[in-house]
Amino acid sequence: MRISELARRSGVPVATIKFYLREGILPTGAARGATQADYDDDHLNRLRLIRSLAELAALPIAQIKTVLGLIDHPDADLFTTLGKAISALPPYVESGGGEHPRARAAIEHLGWTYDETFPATWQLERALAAVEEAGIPLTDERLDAYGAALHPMAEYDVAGAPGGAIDADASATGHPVIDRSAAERSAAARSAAVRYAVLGTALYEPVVVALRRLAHQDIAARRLGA
Amino acid sequence: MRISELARRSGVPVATIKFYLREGILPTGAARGATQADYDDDHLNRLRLIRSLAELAALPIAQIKTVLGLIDHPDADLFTTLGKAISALPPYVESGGGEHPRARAAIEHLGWTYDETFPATWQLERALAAVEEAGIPLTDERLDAYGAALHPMAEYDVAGAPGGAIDADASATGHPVIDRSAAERSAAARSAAVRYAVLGTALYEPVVVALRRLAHQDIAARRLGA
DNA sequence: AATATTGGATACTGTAACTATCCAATCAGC
DNA sequence: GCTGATTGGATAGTTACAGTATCCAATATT
Repeated sequence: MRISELARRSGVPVATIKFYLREGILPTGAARGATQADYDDDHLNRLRLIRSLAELAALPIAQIKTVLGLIDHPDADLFTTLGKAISALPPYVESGGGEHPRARAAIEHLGWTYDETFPATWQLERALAAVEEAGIPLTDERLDAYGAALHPMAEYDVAGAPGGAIDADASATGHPVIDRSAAERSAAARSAAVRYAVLGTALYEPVVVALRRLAHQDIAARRLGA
Repeated sequence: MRISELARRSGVPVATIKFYLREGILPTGAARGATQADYDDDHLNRLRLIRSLAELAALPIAQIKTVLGLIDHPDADLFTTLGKAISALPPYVESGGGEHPRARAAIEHLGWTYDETFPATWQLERALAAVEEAGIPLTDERLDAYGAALHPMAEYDVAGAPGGAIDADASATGHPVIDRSAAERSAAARSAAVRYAVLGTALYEPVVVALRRLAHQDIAARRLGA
């Protein structure tokens, strides 16, 4: 299809599509001549994905570029790739010098793996500092409730990954390999695993947040009487 | 304290504080003369809260104004107030005409209260459309896993509200009153309840999101071997 | 009295994400 | 083949947001 049809089918203005092409987040169509390029369904899907990441996940263009780049050209190590992807997701916080006392206490209280190089650790530290300053600090009791709810949820996410994505190419990382056959997975399959992990993180968070808000509403509605 | 001290103690530039005063999200200090105003710890806390909402919850100034306005002058009906607060939180989506098939199916599958006037319903619809388009639709099985995890979490949140916030002023809304004494709660106590509910929603979401990311990391780390 | 600071008003800056215009080279229909 | 519409590509302009910076007359402070 031509660019005008791509625009019509996606609902995105031609000028905006050109902008995305310029920014390098949408691949150019197959050139059919000096003034014609051919776009296909892949372009349409990519365009829709860009809009979802921009509007729903609220990612700036630069971070969309990073995320799509990871999907298109994943690192050998999926663990590292996921780390990079999470760095590209809001909220954007810097490490802050290496000390994350609140996050460390919380994670160790839950018995989870504490790793101060992981962006989510910094994000947790910052989030905990904020609720503390607002006068509603996270109690151990509430932390237990959250941990008990979220860990099984996360396990479900990982279990549902295509072909046990987490094990992909473990051999290349020095980590023990759980599933030997994973090391022989094709680049396409690895890309699918990265895609699942990265988009699952970026796009499922709005789902989780919306469900949590609706759970609050449900409880409030029940309390007020049906 | 004077404005320069407020700036020093909060780490926010004087010019920015003046900007917040202009925008009406930070109350002016008590005037001590034509060129002097007195700021206290309330101003300092408010300033820190503004920064948390802006940087962590990524709220635009206009929405911060809305949220703070709800805390300062809550509606009689806390249920309505919470709805307005959630409208001010990202992601910003419009109703879209009244049809929310994906959200409706999901909520009814969970047996929760479906209310198409609630912003979180529109947000869920949009989020579900996005994951669907990205090729990783929400299965009923995953929905069950999420619902089973999130509902108890939300119950914990509501139970922890100061004085059973949800029941506050139920008498004024026409809804049945669960706790009769709640109707006599003072304006200050009601404001505290709204504050807990609104900030709990806005500021705890980053905590939940960070914990979910860390749970994924924990699981990945365990799978790859300690 | 001299110097610094303040509140208040106004103007300016920088960034991000588009949006619009222009142009020469086609392409599509007649 | 001719003509008007469309395209890719480049460049420039717009809008919104969130601050920053400057000015000024009126105090505070020393």
